[in-house]
Amino acid sequence: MPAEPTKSELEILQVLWQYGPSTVRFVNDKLNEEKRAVQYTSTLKLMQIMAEKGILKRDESSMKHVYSPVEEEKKTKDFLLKRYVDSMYNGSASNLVMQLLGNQKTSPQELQAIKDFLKNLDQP
Amino acid sequence: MPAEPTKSELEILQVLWQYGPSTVRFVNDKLNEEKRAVQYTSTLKLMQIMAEKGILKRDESSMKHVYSPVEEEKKTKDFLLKRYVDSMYNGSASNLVMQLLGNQKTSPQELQAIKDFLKNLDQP
DNA sequence: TTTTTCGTACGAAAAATTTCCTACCTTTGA
DNA sequence: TCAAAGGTAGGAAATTTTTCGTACGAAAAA
Repeated sequence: MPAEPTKSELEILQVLWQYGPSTVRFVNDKLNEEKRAVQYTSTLKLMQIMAEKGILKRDESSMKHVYSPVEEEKKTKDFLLKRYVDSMYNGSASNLVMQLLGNQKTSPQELQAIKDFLKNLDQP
Repeated sequence: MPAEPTKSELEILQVLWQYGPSTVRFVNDKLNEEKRAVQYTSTLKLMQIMAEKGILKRDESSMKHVYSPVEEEKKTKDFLLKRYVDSMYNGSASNLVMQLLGNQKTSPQELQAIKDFLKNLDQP
């Protein structure tokens, strides 16, 4: 099992999840556009480290290495979410949901989507 | 607004949330019981730092200082959960819920609790 | 061909976080 | 009374995470 990602590593994973396998240059550009200013070699180094750790794999056949996550998005997110629920809500999914929806801030569309989803859970 | 807690700081907050205002000794014992081995002075130092940062306040009237969170549990958890949803699920609560319940691992009781909660949202 | 641009590798520095050593004070109990 | 136990403070060390400078090779452009 690969090591758990740090904060910065998670940002990189998110770019790869959203756009698919990418070069360092591409990821770095997206980070700078969407998140924050960061030097090219910083991103490079981080992605190299992630590859060493087994979080990313890379295709070196071309000069521009192409990186992609080793684990699929769903699996990693499952893992992280489980840890989050365990540590913050004693492992209770319903506690998290109540906190999440307890604020007025959830839109009716979101709520409806959740209800529909629950119905489908019963009659698949 | 207080700074956002680090991982270790979160562990300490969780003890304080669960047991209420506590001394360093008490928190340290709980950490060792429930989480991991950690030296007394490490916990002390961390809680001192958290007090400096404004995450904790402390009552120094007795020799054994008593620490408690500055913000209430709900507010902090709301804040952290929002950040989690924003960064991991593009701000979509329903996406998170689907991921959360998409696994078979949620018990029927949990599911029922969530459904009941949703009903009450409509007719309060 | 020569220069400029763009890529990786590597190491070190910087920053953030965590841990613990030492000093010293107060309280407790022998 | 005085040693032992338990408390805080503070600084420094250790670790983890993040950032970047430099070197150097390949590709592209002039």
